[in-house]
Amino acid sequence: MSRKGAKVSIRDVAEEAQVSVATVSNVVRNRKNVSDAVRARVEEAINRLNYLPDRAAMQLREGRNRIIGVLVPSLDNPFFTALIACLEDRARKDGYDIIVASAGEDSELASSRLKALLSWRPAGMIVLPNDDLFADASFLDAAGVPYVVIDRLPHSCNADTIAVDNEQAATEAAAYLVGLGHRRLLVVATTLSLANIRERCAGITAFCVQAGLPVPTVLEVGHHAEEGPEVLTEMLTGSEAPTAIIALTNSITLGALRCLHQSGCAVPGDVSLVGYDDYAWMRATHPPITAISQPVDALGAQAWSRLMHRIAGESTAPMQVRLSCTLVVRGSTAPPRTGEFS
Amino acid sequence: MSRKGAKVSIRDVAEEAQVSVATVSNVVRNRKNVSDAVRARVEEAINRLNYLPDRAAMQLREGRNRIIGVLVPSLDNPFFTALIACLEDRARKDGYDIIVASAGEDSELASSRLKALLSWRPAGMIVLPNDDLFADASFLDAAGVPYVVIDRLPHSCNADTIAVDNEQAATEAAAYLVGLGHRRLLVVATTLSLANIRERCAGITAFCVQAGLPVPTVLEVGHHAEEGPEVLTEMLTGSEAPTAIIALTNSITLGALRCLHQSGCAVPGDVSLVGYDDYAWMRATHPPITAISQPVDALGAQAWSRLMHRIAGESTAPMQVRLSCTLVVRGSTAPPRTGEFS
DNA sequence: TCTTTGCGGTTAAACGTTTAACCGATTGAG
DNA sequence: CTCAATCGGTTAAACGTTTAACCGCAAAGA
Repeated sequence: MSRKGAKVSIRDVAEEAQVSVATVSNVVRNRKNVSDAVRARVEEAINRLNYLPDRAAMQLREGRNRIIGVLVPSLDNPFFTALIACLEDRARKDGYDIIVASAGEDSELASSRLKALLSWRPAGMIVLPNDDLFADASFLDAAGVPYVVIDRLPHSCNADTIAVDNEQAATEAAAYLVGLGHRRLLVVATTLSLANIRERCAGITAFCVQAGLPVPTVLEVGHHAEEGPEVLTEMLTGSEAPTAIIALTNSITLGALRCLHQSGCAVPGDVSLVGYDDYAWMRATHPPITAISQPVDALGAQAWSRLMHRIAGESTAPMQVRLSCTLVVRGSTAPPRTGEFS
Repeated sequence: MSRKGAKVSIRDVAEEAQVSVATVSNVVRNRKNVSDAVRARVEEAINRLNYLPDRAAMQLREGRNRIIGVLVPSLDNPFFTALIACLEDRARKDGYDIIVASAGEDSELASSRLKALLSWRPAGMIVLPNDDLFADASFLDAAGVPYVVIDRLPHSCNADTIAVDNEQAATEAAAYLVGLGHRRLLVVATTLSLANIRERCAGITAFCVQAGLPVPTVLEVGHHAEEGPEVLTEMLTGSEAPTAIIALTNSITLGALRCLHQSGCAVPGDVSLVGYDDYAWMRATHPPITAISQPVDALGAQAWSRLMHRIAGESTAPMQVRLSCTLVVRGSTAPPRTGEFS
């Protein structure tokens, strides 16, 4: 056992094993033929000293190594953390380490976090921008780091992107509700300044227009709506209360559910609810929540493999991938109570 | 704008600004007096070239720098991710970066992840061991890296620890239920091989014994119980069905709730439920869940500040901190239906 | 006028690796 | 017997920083 606090380097191992540092390096990276006797001596020394190679030194020497930077808006949202869990798993299997930074909703902070990640000289980056501009893309381009953008696609983007087919998903939900007989839909969103949210709205609106129905009201309640926004409660108790709600986000789903209970609306008796994302708790409520399930694992897996290809040197044109969501029907949706077909 | 892919080093900046590398270093770290003219020239060059200092090189030079390694059992559990979110926030404020690794439930993997973290030469580590042995503690000691252990305390530990007062929390929950009139309690746990879970059980058992009640049954259902374990469903429909359930984990709370709904038990009509941890979804269910709320932020904050003190050189004896939980009473608990007092 | 001090900048060593180049000794082919 | 090739190992340079030591020069104190 080495003495406490001693940072042991390859040099110490070399000395202990009576060989040169190059030989130690060769045995740990097994690059050249090393005689069994010497190899044994070196490994012995490594174990005795608890030697661990220094990643910073490796990285410095090799120019760029097996780090992937991951930038997400927040670590409080299960959608993001599920994605990270997926990426971390892939990374480990491919021998990479990921470094995660959360950017919050402040684009100033996002920039600084991005630079912090870049200063690790990562082999690649996976980014979930927190706005549609993603002005920092130019920074990534300039740095020459391969990257792929997930979920929130910038306006103009010449990078690989992996996202969900928001329009399809939302359309499917709307079609299902209308098929049940609902006419007064309410859409609850975080903010329309995000393209993916706009796409979801667009899908619903387009469907309604096509079906000859009035375009549904869209309520913007911001990012912190878990507690159930008052404006939604008011709307539920009004005379023109909707018979069905589509929540466009997991936090909104939570908030909407809360409002429904607070205002005494029965689900699905008085109002049907379709949630976004599909988490364990949605299966545990009573009734369980009908939800638009995003393929989180597939999202992560595709992003990862795309990035690996780029790192390997693939230089084809950027790819824009869209994955489709599935509507999981559960107990929170039913035909509207009275036969009030318009 | 620099040409694509060019990794620009301090040397390039020096050349561009017609100064020595030392001067560039001095201006970015502003250590010595640099004339305004030169400073401007250098900053100009930095911006023109998009220069970012190389962390690996810094780290190598400085021996050990501002990285904290964080090791958690999983990234799928909101308790862990909430903790990470909290730590990341502190880290950013104190100018540190955190590197997160998840160890799974395999202690083999945990070891290898720990070593991977250590090879970054972090200034400190925050560890949530995935078993009570935490055999790798010796490795950390040998490496001389300050560390603090959160939540799952090893059997014998001469390190700083921050945990929750599991016994107090569980006792409080049991007392509350017994106070409501419940006599047949059921405790649902992941596994008794974890000390914190055992402590929770112990609290409940001790209280019941003291109150002259039979010791409650304890059900072990493993870590993946979100879907609602069959054995629990059976127990709920039996003749000796409990009138109240204490779930010792957030995932168990989910699983228990699911079982209750599946077997048609009304909550709290037929059975009362006390959950563990306090997440947004528990406030959105109908009824909202009475829960033992762990002070996640305080846990993270204390761990962080403890670690900072150690890094700063504090060499007092290791501290064992226990934080208390609070029972948040909501709608999922009520007196038992019939007046069946033993 | 001579010495000191401080300012503004440069030089060079060091951090822990990897790896191309090298080298002596043994082996095998011709 | 000679030359080449292979084997098993070493030497030294390089990666991008930081920082102690140094240096020329101008201002100030004696």
